[in-house]
Amino acid sequence: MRTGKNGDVYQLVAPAPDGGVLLQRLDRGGAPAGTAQIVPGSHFAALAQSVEAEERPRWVWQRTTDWYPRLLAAGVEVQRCHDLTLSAAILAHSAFVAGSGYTPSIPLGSPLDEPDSGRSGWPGQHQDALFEARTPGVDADEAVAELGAQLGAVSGSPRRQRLALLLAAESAGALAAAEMRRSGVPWDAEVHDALLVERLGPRPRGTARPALLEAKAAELRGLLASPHLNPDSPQELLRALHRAGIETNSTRAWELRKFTHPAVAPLLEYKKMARLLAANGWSWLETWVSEGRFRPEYVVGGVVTGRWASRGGGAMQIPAEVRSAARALPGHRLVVADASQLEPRVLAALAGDEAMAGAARGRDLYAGIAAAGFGGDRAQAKVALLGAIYGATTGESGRLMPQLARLYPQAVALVEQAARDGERGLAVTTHLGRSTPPPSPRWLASQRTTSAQEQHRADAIARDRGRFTRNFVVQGTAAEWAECWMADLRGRLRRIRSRGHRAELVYFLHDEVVIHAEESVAEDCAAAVQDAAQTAGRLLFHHAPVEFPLSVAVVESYDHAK
DNA sequence: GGATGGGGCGCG
DNA sequence: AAAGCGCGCCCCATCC
Repeated sequence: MRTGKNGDVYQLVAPAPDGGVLLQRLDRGGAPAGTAQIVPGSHFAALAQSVEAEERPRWVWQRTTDWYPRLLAAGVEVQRCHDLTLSAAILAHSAFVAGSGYTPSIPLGSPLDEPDSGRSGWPGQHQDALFEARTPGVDADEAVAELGAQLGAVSGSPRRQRLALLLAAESAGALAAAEMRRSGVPWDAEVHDALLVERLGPRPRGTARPALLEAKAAELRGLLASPHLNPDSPQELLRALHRAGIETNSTRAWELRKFTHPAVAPLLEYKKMARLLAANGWSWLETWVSEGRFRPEYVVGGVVTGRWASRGGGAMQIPAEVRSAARALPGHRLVVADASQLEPRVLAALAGDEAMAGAARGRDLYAGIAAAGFGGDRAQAKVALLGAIYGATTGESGRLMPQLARLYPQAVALVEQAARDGERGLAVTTHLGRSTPPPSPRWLASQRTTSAQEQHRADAIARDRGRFTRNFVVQGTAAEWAECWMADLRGRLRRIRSRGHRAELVYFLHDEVVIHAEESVAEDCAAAVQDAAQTAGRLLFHHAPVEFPLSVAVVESYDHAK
């Protein structure tokens, strides 16, 4: 991706008075080189375009979400950036810079209060206004100082390479997130509407239940002999269930499935239909799909572990039921790729567990582990391993732990150590250097207990934190792998586009990406996504003998993948 | 009337 | 099939 010796030049972007934009070239140490330029907002995009084409700098800005959506709207795509806020959030807690004296000098903010939230944040009509009337951020001097502090903290770290990779990946992720929001997932509203009609009945006026849902409610009222029951009210529903002799403690689907009463099946169907209507029904379609695209907003760094969150439209919970509406345009394909059993593989690599890496050498890691020590029982192997990663102590998973520990002592020791550290209030850290935030006030308060009863409670709180830190190292490192994967893929897709073809990332979900591409380059994209996975594995773990296989499908609609 | 918390369920 | 991680978002019930 590097494009020559200018690759390490930084280009600062900061707000200037009167709605202008300040541009300042910085050397590779982050120090100003030459004089700053102040340009009117209306000239910024054109200037940025030429700087990007000539120098390919690393753009430095307080927040990618402040600037990049507007650049994209003006037709400017950039290759690389350094997002000061995302980087500060990582460095603020990272154990890899502990003792460096680094403290963020810019507001970290909550990832949830972005200036660009809401769909109105997408301009396009008034080019001149693109870079004006924005929320003022830190000024150029403050940004330069913060960049210097960050670069200093990284270069002084015993883990400087890993940290630098993490900051680069996170910043590249921010670029990809803005680009994906611009592109959106191609969404066929007619297909979606048709499946809603089939499942729920025609769209009703107002807030009435659709006919098939109402019919299901009526059936339920009959079977439970509760003529006025509103099945949407858990309290009413629970009382009605009890009256009918169904002694359940909750209205959860998996609890209800234990009972054989004739009302159970219709109730589960009702819940499924009601959920579809509420979460992905016609109002979802109206709110989140426009011009044939579903445009969610990704929140990079929105999850403590480093995973992305999303805002609006439940982008990361698109149910299987409606995925048939995600369709490639005519002459195009969706290239859907997901990393197979990413978290267990990451654990094997993290722990340097050769035995587990060996079991992971095939396509199906769980089958490999089952063959190695669970009598070929794949389901058992999976439960045991997921239990180790999530911290299960009871049930089948808990019982299988000793067996797993005998097979893979190094991998199990790693997650056990993370759990013990967390219980004691210590921080744990991912492979590239994202550390847990300090213990919660709740945990701290639990340390000051006296009575036996309070101690019991305190132990429970400690165990809660242990499960969190246990999972953090694995989930967080998996998120790093995925972000590196996507960042590298992004560069490869750009090269495919430069040959004159359409190929863009349109969706990202923890360990899965979707590319929308012209049919003629779909196979090139499939190859690119594989190559990017190899690169990600090497970037994080060098030549550790762990494979990260993908399943890749070239399809017309999302539901046809895997 | 709006804010908040819990139950529930979708995704990984 | 089920009890253990991370989320977003729906509805309802309750509080202010």
